[in-house]
Amino acid sequence: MTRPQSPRRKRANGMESRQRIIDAAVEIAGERGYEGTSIAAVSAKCGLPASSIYWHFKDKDDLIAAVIERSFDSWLAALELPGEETGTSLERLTVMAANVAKSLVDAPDFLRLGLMLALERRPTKPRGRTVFLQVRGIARRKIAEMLQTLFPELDEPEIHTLTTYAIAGADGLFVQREITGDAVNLMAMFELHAQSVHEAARRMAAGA
Amino acid sequence: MTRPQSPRRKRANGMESRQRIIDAAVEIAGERGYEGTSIAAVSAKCGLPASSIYWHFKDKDDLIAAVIERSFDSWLAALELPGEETGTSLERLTVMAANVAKSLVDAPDFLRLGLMLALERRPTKPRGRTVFLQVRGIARRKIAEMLQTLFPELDEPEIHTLTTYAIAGADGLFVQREITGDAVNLMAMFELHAQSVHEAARRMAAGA
Amino acid sequence: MTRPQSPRRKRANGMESRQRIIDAAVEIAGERGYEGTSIAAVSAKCGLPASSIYWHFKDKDDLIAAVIERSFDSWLAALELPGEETGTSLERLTVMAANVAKSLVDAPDFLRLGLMLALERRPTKPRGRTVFLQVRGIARRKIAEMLQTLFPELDEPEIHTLTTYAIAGADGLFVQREITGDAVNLMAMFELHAQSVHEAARRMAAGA
Amino acid sequence: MTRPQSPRRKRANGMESRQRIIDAAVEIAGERGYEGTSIAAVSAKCGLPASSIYWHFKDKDDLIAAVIERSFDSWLAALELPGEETGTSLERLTVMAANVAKSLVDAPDFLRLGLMLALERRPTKPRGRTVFLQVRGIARRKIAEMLQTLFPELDEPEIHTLTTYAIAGADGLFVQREITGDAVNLMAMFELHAQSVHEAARRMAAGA
DNA sequence: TATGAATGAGACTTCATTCAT
DNA sequence: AATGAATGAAGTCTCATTCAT
Repeated sequence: MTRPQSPRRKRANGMESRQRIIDAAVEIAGERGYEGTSIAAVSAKCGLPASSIYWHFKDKDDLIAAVIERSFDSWLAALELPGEETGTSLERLTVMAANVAKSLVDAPDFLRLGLMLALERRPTKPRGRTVFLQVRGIARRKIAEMLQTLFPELDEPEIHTLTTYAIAGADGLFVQREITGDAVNLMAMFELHAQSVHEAARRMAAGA
Repeated sequence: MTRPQSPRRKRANGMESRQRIIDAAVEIAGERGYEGTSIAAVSAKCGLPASSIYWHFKDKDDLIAAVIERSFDSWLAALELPGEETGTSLERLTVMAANVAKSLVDAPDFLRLGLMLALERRPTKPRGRTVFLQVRGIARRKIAEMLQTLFPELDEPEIHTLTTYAIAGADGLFVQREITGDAVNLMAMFELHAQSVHEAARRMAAGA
Repeated sequence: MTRPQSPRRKRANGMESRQRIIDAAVEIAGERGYEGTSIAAVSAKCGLPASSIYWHFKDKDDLIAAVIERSFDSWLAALELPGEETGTSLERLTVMAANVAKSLVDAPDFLRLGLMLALERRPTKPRGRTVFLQVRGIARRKIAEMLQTLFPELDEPEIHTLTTYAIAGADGLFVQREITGDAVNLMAMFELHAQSVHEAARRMAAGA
Repeated sequence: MTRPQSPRRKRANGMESRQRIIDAAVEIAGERGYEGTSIAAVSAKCGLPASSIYWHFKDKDDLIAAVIERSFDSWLAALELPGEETGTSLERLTVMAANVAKSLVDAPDFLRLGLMLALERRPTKPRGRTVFLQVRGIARRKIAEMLQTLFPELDEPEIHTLTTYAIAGADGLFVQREITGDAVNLMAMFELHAQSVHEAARRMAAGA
């Protein structure tokens, strides 16, 4: 009672606890989605009592938002962007696609959980959903820039369409892999998609 | 509302009640996913007490599985397949893509709820997930057949890859539209995708 | 609809249905006691819908009472009483004890369910409990008569005590066997008990 | 009632709450058995909301097991064992029987609830049943030791039989009293039983 | 003679959250 | 910085029973 500090480690290290909670929540939310992620389950997995989770996070929404942010960071870390820009536009597109494919295999939580949140239609959208859409927006702009660099002759609406199509392909291939397991050769499929995007850009540049 | 007579104890009418329950559940599950679909909410929406739902369905899992089946049927009904096969392979692909796009706009519940279920990684998979994967498998086989007809020179692995890519694009474009709302011009995007698939088939036929 | 009678047997045989219901209920009530015996479980075991059970029995209480009666009958049938009364009083007591022991092994439902009902202290006693106590009372009187015949020199209070003790031993040995399984050699224990009762009778006759 | 202050949100006091819950559960379970003991009823009796009961106990099974343990303790406390061992073996047996009889009158919950649980045959046995059988096993070993001390000439199987018989008589007499109310003179009956056990021991020691 | 369908009450349990310490 | 305890609302599901056919 009067012991100033508990001898069994756990020396009240705020940040470490916060990390442990998010770690646990990432795992569970990646498995079960928003509703399926209960505070009790997170508490059980990280070892801290539920009330401690509320010391670190305002509410469940807040926690899930943090989970999205964290898993986005993990994904960004896994996504090693090409330093130098060399080769033909097709080659550069292909390299980029390969990077994205690899990152999605290595850190799938961000996209899986994000898509789950995004597909829901409930009236009061969780904040995590907003965060997902925001960071997704950032990624989208990066891709658009890149495509603009590769295909300077395209105008803005064309770049918009091309970007949308590029992302849709990536999402769809990711979903495919999540559904069917490891069976899908993601690398080959992303390479195929890079070619499609490249052809589409050429058609746009030629025609219209 | 307009029901002329409503005796306190409604006349027993099994099949109609079953339909009303599924109707309500489709609506809610399409919005909120598996966990978000509470029996109480379904009960409130269909007017039958919760215990009556359990007369018609073994448990929540059973209900959700019925929901998947039902929304798959709706989707199939919305998907009007071309009767006559005329035109070039690209034209026929494009017509087909347009049909799929339209069906996804008209009856999006099947794919939205199915994807939500499919993305979850929980250890005990709900039966609805299995049903979704089954009917999806059927659809996949149909598409593979059709591609084989259009491109008879491709061998089986190539058809497999092409089918996977075609479906992934459809999934991805659907997701895009669900996320960003009506902003996406689904028709145009699906036409673009049809061209990509066509080009991919030609590349396959030509090269290694 | 207009078929006058369902072709698949089940020709609406009232008594047979009643028996099937009681059969099922005996099994379940013997396992789970009063509260644990649900109409749904009985329905599932006997194959008739729950509403049919209510055609044959007023309510659950009524059914359980019938169960008690039926299992009492089974027990009586298993209890083959000695036709001729020969031998010493100890021999005759021993034979009788052996009979009771055998009947309890062969038809334990009556006593097991009855004791469960009897041990409960709930304010509103189920009718089955009353039935149990009634038939038990009958059995008690039979035993008292028999002991009076064997030990004519004992007065009524002594016979009362002896009867109580004899029955208590039987109950206790039965409980023992139900708890520990087949391990208890019921025959030997009942023989031991017969000797105890015999000794007690002699002590009573001799002393006080 | 006499509690001087009762702040709306009661001061957290874990152990006291736990005791209050068990107190309430002992009372109800002693009356109604396992199935008849509803969490809602316990909640109403102890004043804590149902969800608080689940803070202290994993589930209903866990609570009932605690109830068994607690009522066993009460029974042990009521059972004042004789300090000095004096007198003949019959006298000592008789004293012991009187003690047991008194304890069963003063704290009947343990045996009543335990027997109810033990008589059930359901496939998945509640944990409380196991606990009951365990503590009963302990009591059995104590009695066996004591009988061995009183009758050193008996071998182990004989002691086993004698112990079983002694306990069966106690169980049976308890049941008798529970069923017929206070009418049974438990003291006299237990004395009679002590004599029976004593005679049985002598017979065993004397002959085969 | 029987039953498909319905129903309100209540079962056990988990939920997100709060608060005093 | 953290947590044991508490809590009302809501979760899924089963209960005994009824009634029109």
